[in-house]
This record gives sequence, structure tokens and C-alpha cells, in this order.
Amino acid sequence: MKVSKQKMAEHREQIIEAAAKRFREKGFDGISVAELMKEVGLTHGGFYGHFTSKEELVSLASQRAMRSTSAKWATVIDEASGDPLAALAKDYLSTRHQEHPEAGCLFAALGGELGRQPVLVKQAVMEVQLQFLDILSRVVPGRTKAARRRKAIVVFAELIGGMILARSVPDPELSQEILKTMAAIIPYSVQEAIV
Amino acid sequence: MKVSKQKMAEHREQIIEAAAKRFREKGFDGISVAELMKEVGLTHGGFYGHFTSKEELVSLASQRAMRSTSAKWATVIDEASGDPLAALAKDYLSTRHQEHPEAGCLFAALGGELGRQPVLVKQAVMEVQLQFLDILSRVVPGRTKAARRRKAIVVFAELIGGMILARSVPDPELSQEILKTMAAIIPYSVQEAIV
DNA sequence: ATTATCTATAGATCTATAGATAATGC
DNA sequence: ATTATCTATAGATCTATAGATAATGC
Repeated sequence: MKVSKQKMAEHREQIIEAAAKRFREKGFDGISVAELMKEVGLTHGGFYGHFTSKEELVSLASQRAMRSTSAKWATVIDEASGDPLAALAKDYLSTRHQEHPEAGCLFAALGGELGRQPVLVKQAVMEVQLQFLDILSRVVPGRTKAARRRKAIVVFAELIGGMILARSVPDPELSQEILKTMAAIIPYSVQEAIV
Repeated sequence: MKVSKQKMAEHREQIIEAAAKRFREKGFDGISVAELMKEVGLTHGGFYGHFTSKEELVSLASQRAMRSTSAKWATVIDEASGDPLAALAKDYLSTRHQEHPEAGCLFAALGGELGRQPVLVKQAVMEVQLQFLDILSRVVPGRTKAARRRKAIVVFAELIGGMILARSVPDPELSQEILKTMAAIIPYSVQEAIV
């Protein structure tokens, strides 16, 4: 039942990818090691040959999820025809993103839960978090670096908060209103003149 | 071991209060029925004389938590010496609030988790959520009711997103930077001129 | 020979229920 | 007599580990 080194490396990747998906969908405690291994087609005992603990997987999968979002942001900004910030806000605050937390931003999916994770998990997450702020800093207006950083923080918070609000509401119309409003206002909320 | 009707009503209140606190601190799945009952000084079997299921308690405790936050907002606004919106933002985005999720806003503590709750829980939460928007509508600038509602949504998202970001970061200095920046910018982000 | 995976299980923990107990309140 | 609480337990489920199995790769 042993597999080649390459296959094992593939299995490891598959476990991390499945975890990145299911954790965002169901929460860190919402899916078990056994379920994840079954999804990948392995038995759950084999998990501990790949990782020392579920916590290690939480770190790795969180990083993986955030990196894929950060790559997505870069693409959306690159391919934007008009204002890149408006394009990013529209993409982030889309109905598709609202309905598919498993493929979306880790913060919007697991916001509060991240705060309760062990420091090692938080540190793994912070690395990529700083990347997010860097990306945003390049698309917000502002003369000084410090001003752009402040605005990057504001936009990040607006995006996360808007999606969490929209997802927590049971009325689809209210959800839509929240998403539309946030996407429309974000570019104006960080105008040069006022911040 | 039977107690008086009044005592029983008190026990029920105590269970809901303890749940409202611990759920915010540890997540809906982070504390068990048995632990909650123990905290109140009862055995866990007695729980099901008060509630039909843990889910019912999740609904009731969520509502309770949100109502206490909405009451807090009203007080802060009433007692504000200057701009009530600035006062609210400063209070919400305080270090005290960051460090005490168990006594703070349910959305900031359980953001993503709320989106995964059954519809009944979401509906219980939405009732109070609309109250939040009403309160905010009264302290944001704007000539029309529609404009003030849009701004209320933006401020709500900014508050929640800012706190979630600050809490998810392991570096206290970065947390502080996020809180300070958000509190300072929120009043300007919904200025009449631009929205 | 080494080792990735599988089988089986230990040891916790969780929600919910059934029946016993003992104090309230008609 | 009624009923709020307690005792005890059923039935799931979870993380993690130990030892067996069988394919890789020197």
C-alpha cells in the first residue's frame, strides 16, 4: 500500500487543498481529519504521517487559502479596465463570493475563529495578511506611503466586514443591498481629499 | 431538588447569559451544554427542561448578546460630548473591546460562524441587526433616509471588519494601528460630500 | 530495508434521553 | 400531585497512536 515519493507529495498537497476548502466552508472544527482524508481517498490513520497534528494542517491550509486569494486580487487588479480598486471591490463583494465561502477569502469565512487560534496559526496567517495590505496600498489614492497604508487598512476592513454582514443575513434582498452598497462606496470612502 | 418557579426562571436567565458570554468567547461549538450548566451550578441533564436543544440556546443567546450591544451603543451615543459617530467608533474599536470578545459585539466575535448557522438562528439575529442599522442611521450625516441607510451599512461593516482584523493579528502593535486607523477614519469615510 | 498507508482501537468528549429524587404549590 | 433537577447512560464523534501490510527504491 506504499506509494511513490511523488505520489505522497501529491497526497500531501491534496490534503492541504481539501482542508483549505472545507475549513472555509465549515469552520476549523466543522470537518474532521477522517472526513478530510476520506475526501482525498485515504484512510484517516495515514494523516499523521503527513502532519504532526490537525493544528499544523490548520496553519498550512490557512496560508494556502490566503495565498490563493492574494493571487486572485493581483489578477483582478491587473485585468481591471477602469479603477482597480473599484474592480477589486466589485469582485470581492460579488454574489458568487458570498455563496462560495469555500473558495473565497479566509477572513470573511473564518473571521472570528482566527482570533481564537493558537499563536502559531495567527503568525502563519499574518505573513500573508501583510501582503494583502501591500497590494491594497498600490490601488488606493494617497500622496504618502503612510496615507496609502491607512487607506489599505480601511478598505481591507470594509471588504471583510461587508461580506460577513451579507452572509449573516437570511434575507437575500438585504444581502444584495449590503454588497451593492459596499462595492459602490468603497472607492469614495478613501478619497484623497478626506483621509 | 426541585426549586421554585421564580428560581427556575432565574436559572433560565443565568444559562442564557452564560451562553451569550461563552459563545462569544469560544464559539458556538467551543463550549458544551455540560460546561455551561456547570458554570451556572446545575447538572447538564437539567438543560433539556429549559430548552429543547442547544440550537435553541444558540438563538436565544445570540439575540441576548446583540441586544446588550445595541443598548451599549445607545448609551455611548447619548453620552457623547462631541460627534456621536466618532464616540461610537472609538468605543467599539477600543482595546478593551478587542481583549474582551465575550462582552462585546456578536458579529465581531462570531462573524463567519453566524453565516453557517441554521435559518432560525439567522432570523433571530437579523431582528436585532436591523436595530443596529437604525441606530447608526441616526448618527451618520446625509440628507435623505436612503443615503443615511447606505452610510449606516458602511459604518457597520467598517466596525466589524476593523475589530476582526485587529483580533486576528498576533502583533499587538499592528492591532493598535488597525484600531486607531479605523476609529479615526470612520467619521470621514461617510462624509456628506462624497457618498 | 525502508516507509506510506491501512486497520483497529484507546481515550476523550458531545448531545440528548430515561428514570429517580425531592421540593414546591395546589 | 406536580415538576425542576439529578444520576446514569446511550449513541455519536473526534484526535491520536500502535502495529500490520505491502510497495518503493537503494
